Formats: sequence, C-alpha cells, structure tokens
Amino acid sequence: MKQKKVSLSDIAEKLGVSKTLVSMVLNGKGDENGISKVTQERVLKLAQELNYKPNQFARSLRIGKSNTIGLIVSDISNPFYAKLARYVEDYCSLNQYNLIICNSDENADKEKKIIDTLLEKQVDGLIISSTIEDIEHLRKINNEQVSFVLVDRIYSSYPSHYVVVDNVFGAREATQYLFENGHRRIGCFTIAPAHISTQVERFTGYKEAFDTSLESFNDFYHKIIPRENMFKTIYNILKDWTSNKVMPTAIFSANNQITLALLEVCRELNIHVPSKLSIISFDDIDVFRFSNPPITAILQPIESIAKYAVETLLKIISKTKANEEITELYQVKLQTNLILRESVAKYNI
Amino acid sequence: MKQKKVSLSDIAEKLGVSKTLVSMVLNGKGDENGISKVTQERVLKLAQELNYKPNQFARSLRIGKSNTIGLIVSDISNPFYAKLARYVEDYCSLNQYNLIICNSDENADKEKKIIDTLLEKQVDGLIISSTIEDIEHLRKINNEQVSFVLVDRIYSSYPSHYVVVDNVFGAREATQYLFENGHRRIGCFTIAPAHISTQVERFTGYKEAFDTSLESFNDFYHKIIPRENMFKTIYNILKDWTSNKVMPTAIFSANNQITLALLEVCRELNIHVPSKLSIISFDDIDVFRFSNPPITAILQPIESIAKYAVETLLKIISKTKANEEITELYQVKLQTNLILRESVAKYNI
DNA sequence: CTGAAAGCGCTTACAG
DNA sequence: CTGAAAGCGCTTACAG
Repeated sequence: MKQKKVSLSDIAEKLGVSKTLVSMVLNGKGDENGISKVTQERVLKLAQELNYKPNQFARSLRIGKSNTIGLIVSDISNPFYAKLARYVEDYCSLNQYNLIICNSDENADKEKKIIDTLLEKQVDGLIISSTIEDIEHLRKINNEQVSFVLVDRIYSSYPSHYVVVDNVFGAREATQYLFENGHRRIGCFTIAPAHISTQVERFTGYKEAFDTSLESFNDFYHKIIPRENMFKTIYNILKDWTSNKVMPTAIFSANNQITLALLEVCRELNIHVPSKLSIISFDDIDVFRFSNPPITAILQPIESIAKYAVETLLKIISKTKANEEITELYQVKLQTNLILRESVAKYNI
Repeated sequence: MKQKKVSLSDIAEKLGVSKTLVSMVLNGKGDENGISKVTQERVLKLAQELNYKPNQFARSLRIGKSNTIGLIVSDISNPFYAKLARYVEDYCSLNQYNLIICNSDENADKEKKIIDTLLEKQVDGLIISSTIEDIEHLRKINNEQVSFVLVDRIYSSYPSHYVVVDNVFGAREATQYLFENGHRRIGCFTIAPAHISTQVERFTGYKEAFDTSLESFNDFYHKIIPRENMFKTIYNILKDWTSNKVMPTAIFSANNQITLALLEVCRELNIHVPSKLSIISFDDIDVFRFSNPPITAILQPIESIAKYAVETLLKIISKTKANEEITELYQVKLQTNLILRESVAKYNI
C-alpha cells in the first residue's frame, strides 16, 4: 500500500509553524524574510526526513507557470528528430525546464490535437517542427496563450520566431558538387507532403545549382515520394527511367528516409552505387557512415538547432511573463556542412 | 499580447449558470445529472466559441491524478530507445495518457534526480530502464507514491513488475549459430557498467552456448567495453589479440553501440568482415541492414515491449487507485529473433 | 434541474 | 521574525 504523500501543512503542523514559513524556507527565501537560522534548520531537516516533494501542480496553478515546454516533431524514432529531441531535452533540463515530446506523424489534425492537449497541460511554450499547412491555425495559437518557436520547418508567408538550417544553400552546394564531378542528368527526390518548407527549399537549392552551373533546368527529374510505399514508388521510378534509357547518373535525395529506401532499391535492382548511380543525401545519420558505400551527406548542426530553439523560446517566455512587448522576431538560420564520402563517382565528361 | 485564458467561471458567468453545471456538461456528465438539453447546448457552444481549454493542473490537483507517466531511458537518441519511446508514446496516447521522457545518461544520480522531479510532477506511474545499481533506492520508490514497471533491464534480486526480453536465449542462440558455422574462438563484448542485467544475461547466454556445444569455456575472450572511448578500447583489444596471434574468428557483441565501434575499428585495421572476422550483434538497428556487410543481428520485439509495459503499468495504476491489493507480480519475458544476414562466414573446420 | 461551498496544495501580499 | 487569509481553476458531495 502506498503511503500518503506529505504536504506543506504536514510539515507545518508537526513543527507548530505556519505553511507560509515552511514554504518560504523551502524556496530559499528564509533569509530574505528573516526566518531564524534555527527554524530554517528544523524545517529543512524534517522535509528531508519526510522525503517531502512539493506538488508541482499546486505550485504551477498558483504561480501560473509550469516550467514545462512541449516539443512536437513528426516522429521521434526518425534519427534526426531523436537527436534533436535529445539535445532539446538537455538544454531544457539545463534551464530547469521539463520537456514533453509528441509525435504528429505528419498529420495536421493530430498536430492540432497535440497542441490543444499541451495547452491544457499549461506548457509555457512550444517548439514545433510543424506539419500543418493551414497558417490560420498557427495564427490562432499565436493569439492564444503560448509562445512558440518553429524549428526545422517554417512558413515563408507567416512571420514567426524560428531556428532553421539554410536548406537552399545545403542543397545547392550538394548539387553543385555533383556537377563538379561531371554529372549532368541529376535527379531530385523530395518527400511528401510537398508543402513542407524543408522540401521546398531543398528543391530550390537543387534548381539553383543548375543556374550557377549554366545548365538548363526542367523538372523531369524531380519526384515527390509519398511516405507510404517509398520503396515501391522509387522502384517504379528507377525501372521507368532505365527502360526509357533516361536514367540519371546522380540523385540528390532531400530526406534521409528516402535515401534509405533508394539504397534498398538500388540493391534490389543491382544498380551499383556509385559506379552506376551517384547519391548524395540530406541529413547525416549513422547509417550513412556505415553503409555500402558510405553516403556523401549534408550534415545539419542538430545540437545548435536545439540550443538556439530552447534559448530563444525561454527568452520569449520570460519577456511575455514580464509583460514586455516582443517587438523583434528571433530568426536563426544555421549553416550545413557537406560530408564527403564515397557515394559520388566522377562521371566521365 | 497574449489574451487571458478562459476559465470555467468565465463561461458560467456569461451564461448566468454555476461552475458546477458547466463542469458537469463539459465532462459529459450533463445527462446523468439531468441538465436540460438546451442548457447543455448553450454551454458547449460557448466553450467552443471561447476556445475553452480546461486547466489540467487544477483538474489533476483536485482529482489527484495526472494522467501522465514518465519514461526513463539512458539515451533517447540511441535508436533502440528512440523506437521504444515512440511506441510507448503511441500506447500512452491510445489510453489518453501523456508521456514525459527523460535521459539518465547511465548515471545513477541523474536517474534519482529525474525520479524525484517526475514525482513532483505527480506522474501516475513510471516506466524505467534503470541504471541504478543500488536496489535500496528502488525499494524506496516502491514504498513511495508511484507504481512503476521496469523495462529492458531488471534486478534479479529485487522482485518487481517488468517487461523484458529473453536475453540469455537470444545470446545463446546467436553464439550457437557461430558454433554451427565452425567458429570455436568466439569473443564477447559487453558494455559497461557491468552490472546492467542485459549485459549480464547476454554474457550468460554466450557462456551457455559453450556448454551446449560441449566446448570448454574460459572468459579470456570476454571484454567489458567502457562507454567513453569505445573505439580506442576495441582498437587496442584487437591489436593486442592480433599481435599475440589469438585473434578470435568471431565476436558476439552484446550492444549495438559497441558493434558500431567494432565495425569502425575493423575498417581502420583492415580486418575484413566476415572473411577475417565474423560479427553478430544484439539489437537490430537500421545501420545493420545497410552496412557493409549487413550485420546478422538479434531483433528485439520493441513494439511488444512498449505495449506490455504501458498496459501493465496502467493496470497497476488503476488497481492502486481503486485501493485494490496488488498481489501478483506482472513479469513478461519476450522472445528475440535472430536475423540472418552476411556478417557471419563459415570457418573452415 | 441547478447552485453554494469546500478543498486539492501551493504562494504571496498583508498585517502585526 | 511569524501567521491568517485569499486565491490559482477545477470537481464533487450535498442541499434544495
């Protein structure tokens, strides 16, 4: 049988003092309120003995602050988000904040529900890698109670605080690298849903590389891969390209999950990487270091993303609590790094 | 500027009814309390309009239940725990529970602090992959307020609810597979700290395989790898074995992180896998499907672990709340599956 | 059918 | 130096 939890009044009663006093002492405000050392000692000692743990609900209810923030990502088991979540957690606990992590599964309705639940839980703020297309909803959140900062994905048409990576730059650099290695027929795979900013921007970067390389561009080689049946979809695309003798010599993959599926398809179809097909991928996950061949990839500074996101959010939260007007928008854009490995071959020019 | 949150009394006031009534209607208890349909409609409508969100702190404080559970793992960015967390999250939300995930970093003190924080947050229960060696602390938790179930790791000397995998079986089957392929000099790498039950059990399974194969066993080939400097440690071990001409022909690795480091070392030392060294690993992570060569691995049924853990915990919680005596211990042990790939070669007998 | 009141466990002005 | 009282936003016996 569980024992009853001990509360402030339990301590106060046993000591014959008031709850006020106990509360002050336990919150380190004993000195500033001139509570005698002796009394403080007694309180501390008994709290220790009884293994007293303040009820955070009561506390939060009273002071109107939960010291909790929520993180919403599409899928925590995706290595990119797993790492991101880990670092966000780290920076939260560094600042005495708790974190609640939620998965939206790339489903806008689910994300909206999650936001509602999180608001009911009175989180002080939100870090969101949003999948919602409808900007109105974000506006609604903003008008409501919480501060939030967007990570990873943003809405170009809606100004907000955000911490992202320069996807255009990263994608362009990668595609240019393919050009430098002699490739001209370069495919681009992005992942559905197509409106997600990362995918839009990476496609833009890919496209821009054609301009800087003075190559004419058409989007024949751009394919949007649905999340379900990635393997099958890619399989059919490659089959189609080969049989029509228009197989590209290189593919820029804008998402790590797509790259994994692409690698499997290549294995299945006996398309050797990189001699028959060069591959370059966004995100640098563990698999790419160990795969055959190791994959040339665009590394995102995940820890920095997490750090800036948490710091920005906490800054906004404290300003809001202090009733300060927030005039500026905190917008951080970080650089990517191209990690050269062995999945890109020179194409004979 | 954020608008003030709307509360029950706001609604009650505007409608000229009591908070009681509003609360009842919003909790779906309108009918059973015989609130007229019309009134119910009005309440529901206004709540909707005002975008009312019940304050869960107040609610939880009042009813003494948070509908939140905590999950403690060593590192959420380890793919095994990332997947586990994902599934636990799924089963939680399926049951209207929220989840708080924390990382202990294999640090017992940190884990204890996390447990305290979680208790202050009034979680209804805990799912723990514990790194604490000192059983007394667990006993303390048990005597306190929360129900908990252990996952992944257990304490053989301390009876508790748990959901684990049959590590002995998995390790034995894997090692036997090496024997069947002609190997006799078989190494075993476990990860520190050595007291963790998974590592102990996997070593036991490895050892048992020698018995069933009628081979004499000595622990010369068993090495405990510290978490820091895995690469360097393994590097030195392999160097040492080769120069002393006692290099094993196969290694059973009891942890996926070790396997990754081992793979890197082999690459560095030009030890070809599997022709020079066969490798078999616990945990089946993405990398193993794509690595060169693909790694033969022991698959844990992560989703089932999560499912049973959540279900068990919720069962215990509801019994406790109902003041029922919990007489039996819920202990689930699940089977592993050996996934055959290409990292084990036949050793000429 | 509906409401007044108590209470969950805290913190914080205010008073002495 | 210390305490009584109010109040955060809910739910729930209880009364009518």
